[in-house]
Amino acid sequence: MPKKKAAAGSSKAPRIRHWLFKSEPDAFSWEMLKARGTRGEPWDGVRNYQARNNMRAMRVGDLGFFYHSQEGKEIVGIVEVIAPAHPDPTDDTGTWECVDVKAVTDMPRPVTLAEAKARPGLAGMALVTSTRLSVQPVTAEEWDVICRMGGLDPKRIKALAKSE
DNA sequence: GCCAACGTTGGC
DNA sequence: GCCAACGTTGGC
Repeated sequence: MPKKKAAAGSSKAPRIRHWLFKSEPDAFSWEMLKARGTRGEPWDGVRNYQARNNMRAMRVGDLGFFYHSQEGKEIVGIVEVIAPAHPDPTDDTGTWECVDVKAVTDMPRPVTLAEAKARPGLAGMALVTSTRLSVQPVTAEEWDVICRMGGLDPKRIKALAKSE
């Protein structure tokens, strides 16, 4: 049977894309982002082109995971992009950019790197395959799987982000 | 603390 | 433009 075209309408609305932001909790932790409240925080200091390009591709309203590297090695929360890519205030060469993000909600149950690695469905996830990339894309499938592992209903998160 | 992976730099 | 040397990140 020939493959059906995408359902009308579903491809029209700009689709939220998903990301993962990595941070060493010693340098900038999830608790620190939460303390910033709705003002959020610029994700500055990134000095990697791939990571920068990922941030350039972000749109306001995109959602992301907040991952603690080194200490914890687990996804601890959900963030929302609140400002599109702009010059990184900590860079005076004009090369680097950052987006602004704010905390949306805790992961009720943090999802560890070990758990992600153990899931066959997540074998291709950048978190698993591109360990050193600090700002990563996350597919819709990966997003849903991780959210459920962490005790969140993916469909509820957008409402959470809006209600703040 | 070690090491693998990867990105960047600089000599040629 | 290639590639060796070096620096950084991050898992283990």
